[in-house]
Amino acid sequence: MAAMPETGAAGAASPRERYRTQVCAEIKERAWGQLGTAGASALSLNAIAKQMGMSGPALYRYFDSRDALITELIRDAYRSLADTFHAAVADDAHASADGEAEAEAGAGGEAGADADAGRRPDVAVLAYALRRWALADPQRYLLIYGTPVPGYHAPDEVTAIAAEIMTVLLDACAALPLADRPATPFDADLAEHHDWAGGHAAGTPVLRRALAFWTRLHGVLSLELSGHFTGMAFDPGLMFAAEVDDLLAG
Amino acid sequence: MAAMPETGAAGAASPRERYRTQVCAEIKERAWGQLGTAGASALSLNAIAKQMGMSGPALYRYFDSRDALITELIRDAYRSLADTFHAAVADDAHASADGEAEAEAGAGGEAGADADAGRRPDVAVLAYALRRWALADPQRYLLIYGTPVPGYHAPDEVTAIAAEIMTVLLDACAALPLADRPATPFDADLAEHHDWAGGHAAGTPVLRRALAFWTRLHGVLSLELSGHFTGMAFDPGLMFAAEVDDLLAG
DNA sequence: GCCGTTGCGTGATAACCTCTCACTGAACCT
DNA sequence: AGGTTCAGTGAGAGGTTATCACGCAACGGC
Repeated sequence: MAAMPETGAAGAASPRERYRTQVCAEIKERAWGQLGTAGASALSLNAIAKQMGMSGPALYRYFDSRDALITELIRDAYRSLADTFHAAVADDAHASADGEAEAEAGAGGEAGADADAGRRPDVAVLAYALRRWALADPQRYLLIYGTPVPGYHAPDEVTAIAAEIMTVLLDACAALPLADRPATPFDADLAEHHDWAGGHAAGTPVLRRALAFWTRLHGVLSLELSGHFTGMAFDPGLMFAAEVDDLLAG
Repeated sequence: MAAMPETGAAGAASPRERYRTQVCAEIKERAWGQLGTAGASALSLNAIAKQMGMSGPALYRYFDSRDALITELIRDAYRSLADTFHAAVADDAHASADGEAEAEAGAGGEAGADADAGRRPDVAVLAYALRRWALADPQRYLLIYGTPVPGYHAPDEVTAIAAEIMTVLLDACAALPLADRPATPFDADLAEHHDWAGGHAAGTPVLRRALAFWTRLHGVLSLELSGHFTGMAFDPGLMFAAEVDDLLAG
């Protein structure tokens, strides 16, 4: 039950399948609504069904369980972030090519290999894209980077998207001019355990930089989104920007 | 209902009050147990009551509601962290005084004002104390720094303890030799909005440093505790140490 | 020592929630 | 046209928070 019929993407689907996917989408849409206003723990299948004018158990035709729905929301959130990252670097490369009248037909490929030092680096583009994405829907960010249920293990499909996101970040970090900083014990440890970087041909400085980007930006964003800065009147956006600049310089 | 009878600390209490506080403590203890294994959203008053051999509604003699219990757990967690911070800097000052045979009777006061450059700075002591405290009970850390319920507003008592923690951190940062870094727009913004620092006589560099400590260490700790580093085989402790060193140098 | 007050614990109850089951009815395909 | 598939319903089990009225034991003043 509740398994999507194997229709490729949005091809020629039977009206029944189109109906099903539409109902699925509406359920998820209302779920996002509840998530944004009441948090993940307060997501109620019954309330969604009532909103849609259906009875409670009807939703179990579309999702195996409440956890299955949440898992799919998590997957969609990861997918959305990955797409945002891809689009950010692609748009950046395109805008840069436009600005310097340097038309390049191939849409794929090595966007970070050029050594144009005057342009804003991809990591900065990614950083601000991340912040925009997070502020657009705080609960969506917190759904994937917030407190997990202790026993929860993300399915492989989700970890694959997470790895994809990390790859984009690694590419962007690899395009940065590497500042030689003293090797720390952490660098040594990182040199031994870099298998997780999916065969990415990045040195440990690049790995370390990508991890620093991740943790530092998450630190600022997470505290901001969780409301821990309320009461302190400073602008979190400026703090984020300062952290990005520091990351680029260091 | 469910208001503690006004007995000062642990003074001469009537047997009834002693019983009450003991039951309260047992409830919270079992609540922490559930919290550690199932997360905050799965905390069940009914299950706690059953564990204690009582009926469900009996717990409402001690806590107004489930949210009231969680709020008190949050308060206790903040209190525990604040005490840990106080103890960390006190122990550090004491150990240092011991090591150099520099006995000082006064236990309070200005522990960070000495210009002993060779000693490990208080901020580093605080950082590692924080990590030890977080790893000892990850859910306790995530309870106060993790995903909040969207509408939740912490009571004044809790924000007061949070401010107390921030004061300890500010004191430790003020004791650091200040590295003059270029003033960013964030520094300017911080200079205008520093009221939150509770009348702390700290310049904006100190404020910025304290905030950087907070956000960066939280970034590493939060992702580690949430399990986002599983699959990557590096040692999060070394990463934390590298971040601390970077903070001290930068 | 007795008695009134206070407070703890219980069972019943209401209103939610997730989730299962048997069943109806309509749409779809052959 | 007829059989199959699937959406949706109502009933129901078992869980939760939370309120209520009630019994009962302990405590304190007289």
